[in-house]
Amino acid sequence: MGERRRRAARNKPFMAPAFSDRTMAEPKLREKTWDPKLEESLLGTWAKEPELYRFSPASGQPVYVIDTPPPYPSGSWHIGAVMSYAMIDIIARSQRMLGKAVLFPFGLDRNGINIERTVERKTGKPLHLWDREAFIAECRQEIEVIGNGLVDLSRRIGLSADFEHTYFTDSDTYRAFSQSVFLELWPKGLFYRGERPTFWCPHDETPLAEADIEYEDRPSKLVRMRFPLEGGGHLTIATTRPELLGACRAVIVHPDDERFRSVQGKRVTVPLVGREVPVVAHAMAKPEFGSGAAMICSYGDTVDLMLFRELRLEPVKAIDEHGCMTEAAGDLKGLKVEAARDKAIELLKAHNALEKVEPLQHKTPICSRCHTPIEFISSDAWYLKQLEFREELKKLAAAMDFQPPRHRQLLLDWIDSLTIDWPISRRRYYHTEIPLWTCKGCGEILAPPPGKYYRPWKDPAPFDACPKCGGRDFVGEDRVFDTWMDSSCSNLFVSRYRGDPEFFEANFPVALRPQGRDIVRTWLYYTTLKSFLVRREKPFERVFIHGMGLDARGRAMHRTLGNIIEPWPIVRKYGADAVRFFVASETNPGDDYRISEPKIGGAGKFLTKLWNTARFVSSFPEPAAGKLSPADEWILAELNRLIEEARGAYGELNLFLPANRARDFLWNLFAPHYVEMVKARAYEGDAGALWTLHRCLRDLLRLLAPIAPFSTDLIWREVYGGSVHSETLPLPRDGIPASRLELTEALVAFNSDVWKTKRDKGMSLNLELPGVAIPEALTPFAPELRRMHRLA
RNA sequence: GGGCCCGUGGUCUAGUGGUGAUGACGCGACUCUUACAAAGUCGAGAUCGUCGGUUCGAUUCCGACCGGGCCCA
Repeated sequence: MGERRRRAARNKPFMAPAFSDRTMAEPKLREKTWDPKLEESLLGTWAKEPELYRFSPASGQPVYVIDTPPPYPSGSWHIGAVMSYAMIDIIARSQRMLGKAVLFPFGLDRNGINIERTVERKTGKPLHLWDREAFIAECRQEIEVIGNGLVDLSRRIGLSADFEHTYFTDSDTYRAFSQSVFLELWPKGLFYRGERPTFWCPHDETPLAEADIEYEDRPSKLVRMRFPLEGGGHLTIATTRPELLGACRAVIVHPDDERFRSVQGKRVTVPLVGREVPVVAHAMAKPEFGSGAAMICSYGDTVDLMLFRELRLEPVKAIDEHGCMTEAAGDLKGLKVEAARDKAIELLKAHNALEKVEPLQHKTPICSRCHTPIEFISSDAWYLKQLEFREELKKLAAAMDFQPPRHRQLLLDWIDSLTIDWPISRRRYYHTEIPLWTCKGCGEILAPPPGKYYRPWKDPAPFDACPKCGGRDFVGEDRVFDTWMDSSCSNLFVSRYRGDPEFFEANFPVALRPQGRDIVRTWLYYTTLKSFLVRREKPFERVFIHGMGLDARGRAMHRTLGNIIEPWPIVRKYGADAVRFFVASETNPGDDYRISEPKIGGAGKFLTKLWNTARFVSSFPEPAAGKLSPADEWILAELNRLIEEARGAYGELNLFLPANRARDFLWNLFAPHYVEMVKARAYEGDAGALWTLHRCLRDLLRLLAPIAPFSTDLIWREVYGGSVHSETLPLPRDGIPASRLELTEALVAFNSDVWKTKRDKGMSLNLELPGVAIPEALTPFAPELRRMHRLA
């Protein structure tokens, strides 16, 4: 470094201005403001220096593996997602600068319903009408384009990830890996197949897991119907699902509800259907809802499911896999659910069984992928056992270190709320295939050995004969995995499970999982489950949960709300560093943040400030050492404090603190107070002042390098040579008396006083001001203060 | 119904058991002072959600309530 420094000094020799007795060189930074366009040329420089971020641990260097969320390409990238990757990159860079060998992989999660739906929409042809092979080819073509756009943006915002080894979850390699993990677990009896009530998306025609369901308030109709009562009269029942009358097997009322005391145990006749069903007293009935009496239909909602089990009722399948009414629905047969609902109301009216229809806002369960209201239908699916492991999973959750700690609760709550095992099979195409075959002879399910990528719907069976019956004909499983089956292997994949045992054993549990709050119940949960099943271990040492990027009013960004902010224009206008500094400085770890364009602009102003401060410092040579004045010691003491706090914060994955403390240091102490105080000495070439100016700049650049990698590196290259990204974070300097910190407040107040006095007198700042006494406490700074303010 | 988070100048935000409460954006005035006018300086602007309690003293601790957000049922 010393050599580099001397060379830099030679390149830019001192230039003594003709009219001044002061020595001053021209600044090494030419531009007067930070220009985001400079970022683009720097990207070219970085591309030529791949070793900057390459993962190549020195011997004895601690390895830090990050399980980067592989983004899910779906059209244009959400700016909130862009910002969360910026946060992850800040973590990766700061850990690197803390001396770790950081494995920061990058992948794209390209499997799944999203891309299938894109193709369906573009072609107007639903998946189940396609030839499977052709559909897959179409998806692959489509995903390629979307995925590339996403990688471009990732690079543009300065991600220091390992783009040389970008992985795709739809590659043969990854799918083979995912299948291998499944096949390893297969002999343990963790999977089973069953026909049972399942959450079902009638649009995507596939079963869903609990994690795939969201709830949304939707307008609905509360229909009051008259059920003729045994022995005369009738009972009024309220429901939002009149189309399910055919599946009604009981009516419930609350045991304490006086209105229905007399009808408990009697029978009523279901209108339109004519079936007699019992009136049962049950605490699940809500007296205040509707009429207080509710019908229980097989597969209406979770309450229905529970009661069917409890009351041992015989289920009726009223809705099929396509979302159409079955035989059991009588005249409604063949209609889609919505149409059937309207028809049922008409029929009830015609049969004089309709009392009233009123509008209602109803929390409707919907498919998280396509937002279609889900149904409960009986369907055949593969399941992975999870309920029986809940206690152990909670122990693993407790063993992981969460940042922020309170977000651990999200995972614990989710584990507690599970009610069914994980349905892992989907009736879709662009997914990882379930690698199983069935023997035609005896029905035995056969699993091939792990290792290869299997496509049972098209590949020949990898068996000669059935080990059970000797049969030679097999049927390949045509279903695929829930995409979370793939995603939940990511930590195993990046830590090279099955590929590099030595590396894996050394680096599992994986050091860090960074992810959003919104996918705790899916990605984090499923990964925890998988790692438990595979290794009986926690998946991560540490989990970083970031909040969501909201719009300026605090609402989530949705296309329907029209509050989407496109990332590219923002990055082009303000630059990646401004976006990154904004996201780091905006909120504490784990909190949601509002994305505001003026504030991103404000972050850009800070970068300009940094740039100009550096520009000033860069006009002076950097001496090897110098005698420090009390003012130098003061700013170095402040710098020490900053370094200590920032290092500690980075270590805890807190980006907010370094960003804000560094800004505060630069903007409110270093530039207005220290720089102004030592300008005169600097122009005279005072070694102590020059050394301190450069020390502060170097350390500030290093502290900010993870957050603003472009501007800091550009400055570093111009002023010091080499890249700031091959530096480590600074350490506090020994021998600086911390007692100097006690002077900060008085110094700031005094300077402000003088500026105000000059202002009040209408004086230019460079005029002499007589008669000002320097406070006792600030005596050590007296010479510098006198020259700074020209106190006579 | 349960859980979690939040409520500080126009907007966003920091922070603390103790006389004058951070900063950013915005606003006003002045200043081109040789790093920076995409700047600098100064300034206006806050009953620190409401009501109780603990305390010599609370914006900071506790409780209730009101309001906002998220998750789950």
